[in-house]
Amino acid sequence: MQLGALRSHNTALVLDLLRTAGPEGISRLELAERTGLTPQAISKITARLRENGLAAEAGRRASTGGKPRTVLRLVPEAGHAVGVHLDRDELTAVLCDLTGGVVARHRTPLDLGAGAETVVERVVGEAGELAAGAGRPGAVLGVGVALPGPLDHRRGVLHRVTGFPELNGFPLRDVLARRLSLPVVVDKDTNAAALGLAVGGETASVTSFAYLHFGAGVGGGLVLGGAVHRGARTGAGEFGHQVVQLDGPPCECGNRGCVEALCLAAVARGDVAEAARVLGTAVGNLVALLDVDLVLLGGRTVAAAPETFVRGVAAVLHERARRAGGDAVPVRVASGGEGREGGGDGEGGVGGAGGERAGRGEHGVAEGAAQLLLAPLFGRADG
Amino acid sequence: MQLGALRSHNTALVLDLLRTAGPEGISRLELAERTGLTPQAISKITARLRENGLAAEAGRRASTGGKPRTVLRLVPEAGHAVGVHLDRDELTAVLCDLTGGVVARHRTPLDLGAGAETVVERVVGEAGELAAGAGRPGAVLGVGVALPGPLDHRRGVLHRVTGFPELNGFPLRDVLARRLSLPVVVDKDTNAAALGLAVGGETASVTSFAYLHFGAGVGGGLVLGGAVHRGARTGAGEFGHQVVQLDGPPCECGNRGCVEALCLAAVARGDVAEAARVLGTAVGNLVALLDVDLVLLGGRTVAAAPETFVRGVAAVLHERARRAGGDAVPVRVASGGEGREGGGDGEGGVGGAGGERAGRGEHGVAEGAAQLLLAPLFGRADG
DNA sequence: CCCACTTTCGCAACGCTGTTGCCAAAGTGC
DNA sequence: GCACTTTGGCAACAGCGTTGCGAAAGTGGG
Repeated sequence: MQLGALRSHNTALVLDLLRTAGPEGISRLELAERTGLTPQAISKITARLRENGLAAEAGRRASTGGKPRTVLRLVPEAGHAVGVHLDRDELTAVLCDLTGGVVARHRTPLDLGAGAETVVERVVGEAGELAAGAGRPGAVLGVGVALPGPLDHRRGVLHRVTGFPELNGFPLRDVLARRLSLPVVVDKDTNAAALGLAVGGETASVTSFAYLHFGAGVGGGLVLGGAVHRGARTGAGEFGHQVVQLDGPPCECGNRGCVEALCLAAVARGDVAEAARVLGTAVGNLVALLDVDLVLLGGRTVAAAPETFVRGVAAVLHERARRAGGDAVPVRVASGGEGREGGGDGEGGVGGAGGERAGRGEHGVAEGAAQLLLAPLFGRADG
Repeated sequence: MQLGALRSHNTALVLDLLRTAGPEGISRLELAERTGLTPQAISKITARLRENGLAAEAGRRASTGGKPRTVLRLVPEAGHAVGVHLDRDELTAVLCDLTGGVVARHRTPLDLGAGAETVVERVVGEAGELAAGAGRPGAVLGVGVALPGPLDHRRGVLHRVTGFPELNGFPLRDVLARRLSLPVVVDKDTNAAALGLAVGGETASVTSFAYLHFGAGVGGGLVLGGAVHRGARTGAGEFGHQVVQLDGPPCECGNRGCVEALCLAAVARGDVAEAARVLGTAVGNLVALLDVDLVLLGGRTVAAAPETFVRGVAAVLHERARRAGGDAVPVRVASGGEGREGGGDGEGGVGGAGGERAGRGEHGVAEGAAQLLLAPLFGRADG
């Protein structure tokens, strides 16, 4: 590691604390305490940030007997990122500011099966339009794209978008980057959702958690040590096809007794409590294996009966924890990141409103996709 | 991060490369390439290491037309660590040098249920004796202790040593540290085994893997991103009680359908192939969830029929990978770290020989325990 | 054998990092 | 109004890796 890397590391540390502090801001001395750096170093770093327009002074605190502390805050408009969520039948694009707040949102129907060229054309159109609305062109850091199915996050190549084999092997990242002349990052939708939750306020005091999605299928995203765990081949988080019943009923994937198959079957016959119990068993396995701090549930099937799922999963975890003599890991519904919505509703709200998203149980996948570009600024690059 | 942290980071990087290179050594320029630092920086760092006696010149390579490269190597005797493995009925203690090579080994029967004070007394005796044999007293970095059952790695407090509730809550680390006047680290036995494998040659090109142990019970240790993943409460790696059969036969832990219960039952009725298949199913879940690079199997039940287990587990993984259209993760038997045994067999070989260990399927837990002290030197601290 | 050439590696000067010492600024409280 | 406390910037500093340059130690052609 070189000297310059140290500088950007510490700058990222400070930026992350500024982001976490939100609009109320944070004082220099508190930054010093939290980072372990001296107040002088913080002064230098924040002076650079203020020169670049990334930070600004925001009033002062009450005095405690001496000169009152000056409060610093992140300037949200100093940078933007576009996030695109490609779902099977829909495209959602958002423009986020530095804090992750949504400045503009657009949603349109899309047939993912219409072929790579059509999809690219649509993404280029939507992302380009949003990026153009971000003021200065240089202020857009890049475009994050989240879509279902296994893919290679590092190379940005699609592998097996579930149900759309014609997209296999398509180098989405490079094609989009060339067309948009912007940095592009692609990732699985569940990873993007998990990343969005990781930088959201909901997981503030938590360093590792699992986000489990139950919508049309069952999937998951893992955050370990503050960063999304993608594994060697970006294949981590395949939660839906965890086998919890040896030689159980066959699943579409070819295995038998997968969580997804069992849960879908239970829901189909109206037994939501049983679906929650099965899900809870798989979640219990995950918690035992990884010892995460928190479990977040999402997806529209969960959203249809949130209490049932939270209670059912928590019951399994509590029972296991009770026998093991420890405390159970908390289970919550992922709130979808609302409440941090930035201003500018009238500016670009072409498509649906935020409320509708929660109704579908899509917990800010597009916002999480934008975080693929924003998170590295705050030292949240993956391991 | 301060400036001094940068220095120790880069020093650790260099030390790790020196360790990996083994007795053949590595040249300064190669160190520069592998670390990304300039040759000058490497010269400075290695000069410090040579002053401290940690590194030494070890001949030179053939010339390629100019001055031949000087080869540097780690000086194994520059530091030692004691590793202690507390098993249910046996205590194994080793003295390891900087490279992890075993300098002395001692094994004696021990009743873990004899109470905390007795156990402490025995560990103090064995570890103290080995530490005294390491030449200069200051050359011993500390003592690592590995034992079964959940515990708090950070505080060094035992939680629920399986089968020995009288040890619950005992602050083993602090008590031992005071008695030995040495730094002490405690960890789960499976974590120690995984750490030992992580620094061994077997996983050289691999950044994340799972070690799964099938002995008297089933357990596991995870290495993600080169460091042992312990989770928030050091509870990660609980592999034995992954449920793979909903409402299956009851397990001692109180759950139903645990891997351990199913595998033990299969072995008891002589159906080792079925045990391997069940284990493979759970391993398949783990691989899907974490996308590790490698699966290593160990433990004396595996050692009794290694081919059957490797083939059985690999078959499940291959079948899943085939349907998913990817390559299967390789499965191997953990070799137990033999072959890196340092010299000095006659010096301290009071107890059993190394070969016996492999026969029991205990893959260097004591050596891994010693690595709890050694690994941080090489930048392998956990996240 | 000698000399040109290549490659390695250390010394010295440098730019940049965070740190330390000191002082001005800006409050509180008697 | 003055002593005191606390904040935060300026200047000098030690230490990091980098750059420039030259000595050391080989190879290979004449």
